[in-house]
Amino acid sequence: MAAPSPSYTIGTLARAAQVNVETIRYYQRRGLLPQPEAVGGGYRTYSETELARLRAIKRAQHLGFSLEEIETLLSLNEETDRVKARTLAQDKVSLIDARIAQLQEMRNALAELVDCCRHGDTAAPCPILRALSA
Amino acid sequence: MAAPSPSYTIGTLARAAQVNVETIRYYQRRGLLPQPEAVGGGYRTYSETELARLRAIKRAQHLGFSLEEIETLLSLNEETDRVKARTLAQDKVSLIDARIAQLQEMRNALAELVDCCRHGDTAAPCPILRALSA
DNA sequence: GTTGACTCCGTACTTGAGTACGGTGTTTAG
DNA sequence: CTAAACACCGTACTCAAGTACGGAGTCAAC
Repeated sequence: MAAPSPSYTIGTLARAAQVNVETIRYYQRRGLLPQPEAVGGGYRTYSETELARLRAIKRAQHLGFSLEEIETLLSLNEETDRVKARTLAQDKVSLIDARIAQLQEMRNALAELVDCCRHGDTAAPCPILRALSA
Repeated sequence: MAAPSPSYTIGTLARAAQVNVETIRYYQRRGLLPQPEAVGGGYRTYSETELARLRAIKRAQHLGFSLEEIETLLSLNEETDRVKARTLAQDKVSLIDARIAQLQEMRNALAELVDCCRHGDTAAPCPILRALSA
């Protein structure tokens, strides 16, 4: 058998995911994270499932997605309308592709800047501005 | 000679950059955009320089940078301490590289999802969650 | 030469994403 | 068995990034 997945209280879950307890509650209020049924004394318990989701949310956020976007992203799977899900996913793919391309330009601009500095090339026009004015 | 660059009022500048007039003022207050001297009747005039900067800000923002980050990014050029500028730029480069890598994973996850949908593969675990739990 | 569109500036409101607070009930370690 | 630490819930506060508003002055077209 697999090791029994540990069960978390909201506090241990928060620590495991490196977020604030209040953040979890906030996500639950927003419907972004499920709120398990409370058992016994009214405390709720969480599993790896919630932890994974919480971590995914944080990652996606760092990638520049809003909670609203993340919600649709994470719900793509549950989407029963396969056609709709596919369209949405495809849209996101091209959006992300564009974002990647721009980040790459920016990256190169910065790398160039690093180079300029190394060579003491003072008078060059701002490569960052240039990269961002594509 | 080059065509004389047109000069903008705050309103035309705003329209050209597709932002709100108030946003421009806000950026000026934050010191993110220069506030040209007012001439004549107290109106300020803007040039392509400001337009370019404004557009760059918007782009960088869409790439997930905060105004504060953008401020340091755009000021890297003016930075006279070459060593400091280089370090900062290098840090940003690795940060951006990481971001690109994650976006790529996400992109692939989504593409995979599109594929699953096409093949009617319903029971697979969420590839998006998987991508984001790296 | 006045009217409508626009500028300036200060202050106030809004939205997204949390954070903090306070009262009450629960669990657990000593 | 009790004190400290924690959970629950509702409400309120904060911070970033705008947006809106209102009064006063300016410009441009008719």
